[in-house]
Amino acid sequence: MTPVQHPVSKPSIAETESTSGNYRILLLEDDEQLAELIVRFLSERHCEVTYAANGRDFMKAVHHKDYDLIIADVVLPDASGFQLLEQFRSQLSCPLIFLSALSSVDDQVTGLRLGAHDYLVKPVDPHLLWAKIEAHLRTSQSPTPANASMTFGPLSIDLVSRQARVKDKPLPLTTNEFDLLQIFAEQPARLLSREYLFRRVIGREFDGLDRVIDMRVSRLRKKLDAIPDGVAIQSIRGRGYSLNTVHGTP
Amino acid sequence: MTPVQHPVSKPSIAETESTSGNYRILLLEDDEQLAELIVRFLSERHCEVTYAANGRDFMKAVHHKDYDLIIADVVLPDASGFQLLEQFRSQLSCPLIFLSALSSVDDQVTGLRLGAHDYLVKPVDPHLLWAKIEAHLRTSQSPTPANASMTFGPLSIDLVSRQARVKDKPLPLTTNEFDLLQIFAEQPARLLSREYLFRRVIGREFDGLDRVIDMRVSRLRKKLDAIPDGVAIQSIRGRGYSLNTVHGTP
DNA sequence: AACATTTTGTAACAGTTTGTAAGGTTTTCC
DNA sequence: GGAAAACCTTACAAACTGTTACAAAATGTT
Repeated sequence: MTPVQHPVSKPSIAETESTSGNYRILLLEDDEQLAELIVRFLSERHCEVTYAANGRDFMKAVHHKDYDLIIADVVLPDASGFQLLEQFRSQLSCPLIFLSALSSVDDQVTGLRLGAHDYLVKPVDPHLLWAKIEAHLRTSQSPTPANASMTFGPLSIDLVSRQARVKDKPLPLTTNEFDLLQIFAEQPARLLSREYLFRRVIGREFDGLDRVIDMRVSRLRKKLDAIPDGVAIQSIRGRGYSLNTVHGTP
Repeated sequence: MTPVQHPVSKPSIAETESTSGNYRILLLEDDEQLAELIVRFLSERHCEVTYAANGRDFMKAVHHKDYDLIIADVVLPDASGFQLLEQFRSQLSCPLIFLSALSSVDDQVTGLRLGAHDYLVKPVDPHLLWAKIEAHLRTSQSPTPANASMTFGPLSIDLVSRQARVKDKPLPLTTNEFDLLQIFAEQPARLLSREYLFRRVIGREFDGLDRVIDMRVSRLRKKLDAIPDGVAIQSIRGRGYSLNTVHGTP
């Protein structure tokens, strides 16, 4: 896939790789070949990978610094991954994924019950491994949603405090109005069909008769139109609505 | 694109099972036999399982109430699980696990990239499924571990002395008020439904009529509002309440 | 044990928000 | 121009929420 960069050789202790990446990952794996493969793969994805080949190095590494995620083999020369997790569980604040050739349901259940966040059976496709890693980082990194606010022209929306502003002036909205505006702001200047809005707002399929969306748009529109040079909801006959910035009077 | 008209078969809407269990799980699965199996299995483990057989029922169920976890099939009669996740991702605050016969790496990666927390390939051992469910509930349910104190903006709470402070000034609270504030502080800036609060505070299922939570919120709110630039409980009509920091008037 | 104080739940009332219905208004198409 | 379709808005009832008032329960004190 990619040319072999640097031989990882035989790292006696945890050694840090990669370009001071986005995530710090600790890899516990005694199979050197596999480890090298994983280290290279993750480094390419801008991860700072620390590699430990046995339980002793693993302990040192864990004590030495914090990680965003740990990938751990179960069968090791000097210890069991299960034991290690049991021992360090209380000290770990990041997700741990087991990566093992032990494929029985019992082993998997054991690993998960011990507190592991996932259990992958070797051999694992690198892309799947990466998707799993991203999934776990995603959930552990963002206790509060990252996209806590969004803006579109003079409109800004804070999803946390649920406050909308137009030209930095607070725009008091009811719950439903805010929800609707948020949906528009997610895909601004884009046509959103009544069917789509109905599904998002009401939560079931549009029956073709209900006027709820019309009504909500009307009410939201009234408030938006009250502020000049802000944003406005445009209706496209037979298609739906779209949120646009208002052309300043030319 | 256009809604597929599907002859409404049997369970018109989500049906609730089990003994008002510990966790509320939403199961989206069109294979009735498998679904029944899973429902029974989870019910035995004291889960309150809601079952949806198609996308339509799923949408209803998601809008109807909150869940602790969602298990979703990918291939459905009237929709794709991938589509549904894409559509509801922003509205879901709980983990979602795909459970599908589609076993290719591409499918798994797609599901995870869409935001799923896990992807299990059918057939899956029930015990493994349960271990996975527990693992995901474990990580999502305890955003705040057993810390003896917690802070959120100008608010700090000491669980040991049971004293709350706003901007370092002691805030005298009654027992119930403190308990409620603690629950809010565990998941600050996040919507907490009346159902959830009722369960946490009163300890049984919300009947839809009781106003106790309103009352307690009202009383706690009165004390919180007395301190400027502190924190405030915001109400989101039809959804619940959330604790937020107060924007000092800029 | 009896009283005072605090805390909490229920009921009732008031204000706000939302859905449905019905009638207007604009646009499209003969 | 006129009719039909699509859309907007007013009106009103129903639903939801906040708060006050008061009684019951819990707690503390003498």
